[in-house]
Amino acid sequence: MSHMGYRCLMAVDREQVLRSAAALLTRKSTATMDEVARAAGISRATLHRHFAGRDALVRALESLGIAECEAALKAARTDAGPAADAVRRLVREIEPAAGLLAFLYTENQLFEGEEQNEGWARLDAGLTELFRRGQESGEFRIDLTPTWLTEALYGLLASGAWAVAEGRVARNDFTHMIVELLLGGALRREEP
Amino acid sequence: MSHMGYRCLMAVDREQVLRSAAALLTRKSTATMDEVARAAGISRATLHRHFAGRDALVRALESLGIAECEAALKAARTDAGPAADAVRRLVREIEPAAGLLAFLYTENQLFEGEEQNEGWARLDAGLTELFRRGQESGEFRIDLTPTWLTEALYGLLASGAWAVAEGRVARNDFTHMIVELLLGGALRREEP
DNA sequence: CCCATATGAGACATGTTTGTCTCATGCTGG
DNA sequence: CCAGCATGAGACAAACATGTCTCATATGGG
Repeated sequence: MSHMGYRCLMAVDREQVLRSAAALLTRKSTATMDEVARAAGISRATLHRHFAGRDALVRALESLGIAECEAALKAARTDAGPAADAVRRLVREIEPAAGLLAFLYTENQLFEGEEQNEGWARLDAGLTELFRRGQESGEFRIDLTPTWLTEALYGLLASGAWAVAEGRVARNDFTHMIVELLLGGALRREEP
Repeated sequence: MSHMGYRCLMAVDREQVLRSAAALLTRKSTATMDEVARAAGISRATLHRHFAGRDALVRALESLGIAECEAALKAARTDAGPAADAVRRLVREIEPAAGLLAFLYTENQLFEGEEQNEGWARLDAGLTELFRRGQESGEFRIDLTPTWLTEALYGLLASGAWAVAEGRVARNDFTHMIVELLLGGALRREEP
């Protein structure tokens, strides 16, 4: 049974390693492979047995982040009900992945010419569609393009994740701060 | 006149080198000293004669970014008139430095334990004060803390700079997109 | 014209990270 | 109990960025 033996013998889960790597790289994006390994409680050798190299690790994290975002997108049922409520659900669902997303968001600035993971395009499309739908239904203003709203949501998620990490914003306020700013803005509503 | 001779002989301005370094590092934050030098049209040796090392270069860029932001803060006269208008003026003034700010914003995630440039604290204080003033005057809502609004402004400036750099947002729309989202949010205003 | 000086090119040593390898160990299933 | 396999520890070379050095060159001022 050598073909499936590793399933039982592997002390550390690949998924678990990925999680701790995400947690570490979110805080320190330049962490060494050795640091990543130690953070996962394994040796550098074992880390290399799971991921061919740093590049492969980052790619795996990218896939993980995309998968979590797509899961959040699906769980939020962004095609149902008022777009504003959909945005609220989406941010709430995506919150656990915000740190990882922040890491990937800055890491992507790196991938200049290289091929991007197609998942980002799918995500962008999903988010853009949500904002476009909100515009068509008359909920969202039309002078802010869906593309910009998508980009701004990424930026706010990253800002929020960092602000929480540094203690400048309470973790419990994360969703509220982001959603309220994104949807309502800083200006006080007229209350006639 | 050896004490001032370099002023005339220096072919490249330290300021000019800093500018091109900012432009390059904004696009590729991991650029090599050699790449920075070539981008500035000088050799690595000369670059080292201007800045003792990479660290010194980043610190110089940090000082430049802070100086530009403080100049923008001052030019925008954020203590005068309606806070909303002050924010508009501020973003307009700060726009040219947005790319550099985006670079420094992510670079700062790196400076974990090390001492931060005190300029950031001054900037934060200035921005926070602006938002606080807006809350006191009744213009801004009070459920979004000035600290978070400040953080969100940084994030939106970075997002905007990247979106413009990648062609997802027109450069001319930069200020409008950021200000309108930050102040008004995505929701359409009631127009009774 | 001549000298000073900034510059460019490149060599060199260094430290760091990475990728690969070997070997001993410990645990698990049969 | 034993064989197999994943793991940890560490050695090792290679790649890379960096910092420092020397030397030749050209350019501008006196």
